[in-house]
Amino acid sequence: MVTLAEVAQHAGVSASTVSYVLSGKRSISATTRQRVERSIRELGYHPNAGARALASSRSNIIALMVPLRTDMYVPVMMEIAIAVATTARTHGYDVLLLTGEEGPDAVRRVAGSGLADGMILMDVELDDERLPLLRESAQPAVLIGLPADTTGLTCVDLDFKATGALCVEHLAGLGHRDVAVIGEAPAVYERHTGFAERTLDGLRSRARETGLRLLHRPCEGGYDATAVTVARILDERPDTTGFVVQNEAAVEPLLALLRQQGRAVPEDVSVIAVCPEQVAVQASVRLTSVSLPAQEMGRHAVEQLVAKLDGRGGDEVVLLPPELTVRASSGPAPVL
Amino acid sequence: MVTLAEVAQHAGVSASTVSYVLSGKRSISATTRQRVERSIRELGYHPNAGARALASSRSNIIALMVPLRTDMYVPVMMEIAIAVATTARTHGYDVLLLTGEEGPDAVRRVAGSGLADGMILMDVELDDERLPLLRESAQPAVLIGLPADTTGLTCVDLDFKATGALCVEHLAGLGHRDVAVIGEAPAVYERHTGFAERTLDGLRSRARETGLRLLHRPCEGGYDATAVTVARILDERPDTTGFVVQNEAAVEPLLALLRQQGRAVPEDVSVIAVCPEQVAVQASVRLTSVSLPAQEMGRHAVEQLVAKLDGRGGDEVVLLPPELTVRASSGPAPVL
DNA sequence: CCAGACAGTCGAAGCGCTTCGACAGGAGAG
DNA sequence: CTCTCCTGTCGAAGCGCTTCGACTGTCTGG
Repeated sequence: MVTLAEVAQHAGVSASTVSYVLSGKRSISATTRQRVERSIRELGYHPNAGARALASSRSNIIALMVPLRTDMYVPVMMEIAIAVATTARTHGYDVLLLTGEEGPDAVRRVAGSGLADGMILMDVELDDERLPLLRESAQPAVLIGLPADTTGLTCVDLDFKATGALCVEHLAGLGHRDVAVIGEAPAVYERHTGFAERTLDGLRSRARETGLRLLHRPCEGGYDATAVTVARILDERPDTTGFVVQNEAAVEPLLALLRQQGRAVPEDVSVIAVCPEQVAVQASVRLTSVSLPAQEMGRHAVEQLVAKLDGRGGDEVVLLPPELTVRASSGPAPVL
Repeated sequence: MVTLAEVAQHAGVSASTVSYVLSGKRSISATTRQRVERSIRELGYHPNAGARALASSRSNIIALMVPLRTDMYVPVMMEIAIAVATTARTHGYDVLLLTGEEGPDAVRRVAGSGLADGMILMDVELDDERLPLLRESAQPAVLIGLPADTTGLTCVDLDFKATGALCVEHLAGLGHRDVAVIGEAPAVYERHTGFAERTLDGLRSRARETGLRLLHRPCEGGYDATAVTVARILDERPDTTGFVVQNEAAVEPLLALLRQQGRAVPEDVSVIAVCPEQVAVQASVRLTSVSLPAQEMGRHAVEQLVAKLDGRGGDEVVLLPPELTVRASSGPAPVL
């Protein structure tokens, strides 16, 4: 292992000079800098992370807490995680992967040990048990998701309320009057994960404004459960001509069912999904959808956190505006 | 921040004693231990990770390199990653998430800086560019996947060759004579990711032994691509009564196409998938499948690595035996 | 009853880096 | 031409922990 001291000796300067070359915290003459940089290259020097962390009390590590339970669609989590890792690297940070298993203890452990400089929490619940700890430990953190009380917290999320409104607007604009919402699994609502409820909120309030009739049903997803849900919906509201789906596992089953019943999409029935773009594009009918901007969320979260760590920027709630992409699954309501 | 010294003072012992209580590397009397533990609790002491890493040259961190490009089915990666993180914690390690983006440089960086004690590489290609570096840096590592040359390396993977053989055996046993294989995207084969080729190898050699006719076609996945692939297959081999699918994105399209053509599963056509259990169970027909033991792979990888770090166990290639679960998509070949 | 072994504790020396204050020398101002 | 102010560099003091050797008693066996 090559050390700072060896580099210094090789370059004929003091250790502190090498350190300053590396950090740029003091001005160094061009010639000295070059000599040092050359020595670094020749010796293949890599600063020791532990020593650095100890001396500077900065680990250059960001902790990312991903939920263990994964009601949330897994590829989205992964996409966020990758975006976080990639963005973090561009700012000189590495990412520590924490699973939800440890729960709040992980927050304590990471904050206490100085393992990470800050953390990003995914899948935050409305009343998340990690939040009090976070507030009291003064650990710089960014949440992906929106808890009930955001005071003193920095959050990034899709504006799900606007998303709901956008879906209703689109369908209302096409003349639909009866719309059904196939939602996430009941457990998601019971856990108060927020995003599902916020979407519903947006759907409902805009439906009220536009006079659109809305029927919401949670759904486990998968073929059997979706079949039951759709049957109930059509039984209760036979005139339903529009579906909003917020559940990746119900998308394909729904399309299969409609096909099976001879209801053409989009001629007889329009379908809008709130899902990752990939799901919308790869479905058997290319779906009109509001996509989940996973990458953007990850990127934003890191940038907010880095800003905090640099002493810039404070607590802020960033809600990304939803974008609805019209594809082949939505069209004018059929004339009855 | 509470330090070791403060705990020592509070407990009325020396710093080294506290350290030994924590590490258990020397015997400590029960009374002293209790006094120290009490102080630790009362003061809310957490050892500083950086200082520990510096003094002991052990970071208690495992680096996990996940590929950026994700031909491999994403949920599987995530499942492995979570299993790695969870298992690592039970051994006292945290997990650093590295994306493939940095490529081989990441190996250099991590090995050089002492950031991690060892690493786990996912999605290893047959001739992976990270391997030479790994070998020369003497960085303890475990691969998930099987490169062409495994000398000096520890690997964990599903036995894909046996998997292929198992699929053929099952279909041959049911009397099928003409079987088509819908494979991964062409890019996967071109990249020589190994697992696809090894499966094919197993399929082919067992097919030869049992006199079964095998037709293999790569497939991009998605509805359109799968439709083309299936049409070609049936055109070329109209008597095909069995499908082996190794491509999550082709599973549902294939089932939809068969349904559409009036071919009943499993009465007219049998389908076996090589995919995560979840995909097999949630498909529109419950699929007979060989599942990808993601969790087990993650767990194994960590345990191998921890063993290495503890100086136990050496280089080893662990191939997990495949298990075929019969569900509703396979049955006796139709009598012509 | 004493030598040797051993359990239990302490002090001190680092681990490799950052950072603060000090200082030499040159430039600019008066 | 002197005084001040930078710029560029160095030395030394830690950061909080681990670990080695040393020391003190207490046992045990001969």
